[in-house]
Amino acid sequence: MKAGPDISRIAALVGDPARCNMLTALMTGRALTASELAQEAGITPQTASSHLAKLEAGGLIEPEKQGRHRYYRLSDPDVADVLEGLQGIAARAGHMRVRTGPKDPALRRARICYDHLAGDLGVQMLDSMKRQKLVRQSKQAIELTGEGKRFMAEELQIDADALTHPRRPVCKACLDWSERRHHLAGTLGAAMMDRFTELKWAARDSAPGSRVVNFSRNGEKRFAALFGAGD
Amino acid sequence: MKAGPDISRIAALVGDPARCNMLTALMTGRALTASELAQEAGITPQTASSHLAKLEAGGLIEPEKQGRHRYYRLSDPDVADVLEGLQGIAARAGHMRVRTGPKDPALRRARICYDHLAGDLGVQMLDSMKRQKLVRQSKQAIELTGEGKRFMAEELQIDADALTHPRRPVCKACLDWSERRHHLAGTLGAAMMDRFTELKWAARDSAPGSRVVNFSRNGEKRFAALFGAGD
DNA sequence: TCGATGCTTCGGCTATCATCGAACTATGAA
DNA sequence: TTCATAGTTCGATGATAGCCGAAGCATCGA
Repeated sequence: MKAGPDISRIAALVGDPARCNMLTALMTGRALTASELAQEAGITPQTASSHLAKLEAGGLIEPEKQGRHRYYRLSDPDVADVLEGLQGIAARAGHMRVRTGPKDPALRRARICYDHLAGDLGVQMLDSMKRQKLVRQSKQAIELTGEGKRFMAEELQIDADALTHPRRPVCKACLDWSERRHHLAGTLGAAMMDRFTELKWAARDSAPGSRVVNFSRNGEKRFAALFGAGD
Repeated sequence: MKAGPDISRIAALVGDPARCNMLTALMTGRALTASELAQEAGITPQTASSHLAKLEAGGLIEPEKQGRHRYYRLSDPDVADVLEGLQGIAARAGHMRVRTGPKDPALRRARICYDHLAGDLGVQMLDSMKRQKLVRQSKQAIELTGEGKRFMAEELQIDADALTHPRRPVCKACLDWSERRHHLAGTLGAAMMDRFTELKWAARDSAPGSRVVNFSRNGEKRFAALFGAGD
């Protein structure tokens, strides 16, 4: 009997590993499509659809239809707060995921956060960009400067003006799990990661579902020349 | 395969209704025995034992052996914070327990919080006691004054000195779910509720498991005379 | 109009897990 | 010692719910 908000239903939603993976994937604040979330959780689209419907009914996520895609985002910052609180409890209880194994250091160094660079190198890159005044950060928003546009065009052949998108900012600060600091997200972050891949500076790990990004020896050197810690 | 704390296991622990009932029962901060928690959750002691073992393994609760009893308490205030956060989400999503039905107003007005009075009348009682200087509240702690002892003896035939208990404070502030303010817990709170029942001022609702407390017409008058809003 | 893609619905399979009866251990009281 | 109470362990049962294959809508591009 008891009265009060029904916690257990909400908690049960988070309690399923597949749904939990989806939610943590959404913790960056970005909206993801149903297919992307399915891949993130490692399940088929049918199953994902069922899960997403439940999460939506539970008020944890909100859909937004965009053409034939369905973007989902966390319905409220409070949801992210609770997830973070759960992370804290789980971490204190020593319940880390065990399966990551030997790749964990690599994951900390450089990994994909949906479509852009995260981890140690991702944080380092954004720091360097701010030092070089390629971007200006005020609060949560990040803005590309005129010098930044020139830099992108000259050094990386990226046309910043072509990166505007109806539903996504060009630059966005994204909180890094392992570093607890920001790295660069948004269409620019994605475009830069694309360019790194095209130039064969870096490549996503071949293991299916892995988020690890491996830099080549040459790639690491070129990357350091542009975004080195000392510069 | 992602790294990071394993949220879903923790959330799954909260996701079971029986376990969730136990946890919310512990949110008052008091330690309860395994049997009490079993009753609170409406399950048999065997099932409760299994649940409690899981909650302990998950680091959500901590046991303390005391004679042949096993007292459980939340292992950390953070746990209570997360539970409260979940309540907020659940409440916003409109997922209140439905079964309470027409009794909900009654539940708001007066109910049992384990063994003492909660709800509107419970909050009103503590307020009045403070106004009459029967108790002194500093931070979380509440202390019975000399005048309070006299009042208890004269008006309610309660010997305050006999209420000391090894594991439980005489007076304790307990946060009220419906009122978001404190009501009186502790052995004094329990003793007062017992007296109200003996005097037939109030009685627990006959429905099994109900927390509603019904005041008689006379009881309400006598209660108001002692702890009325104007006094 | 015709495919291709993103997503959902339906049906059946399976595994997980909450539940309880019964039996067992441990503490306290007479 | 003997009994009562608190709590646990074990085994069997049953229901819930996650999962995927197949088929069905809806939207976009040509």
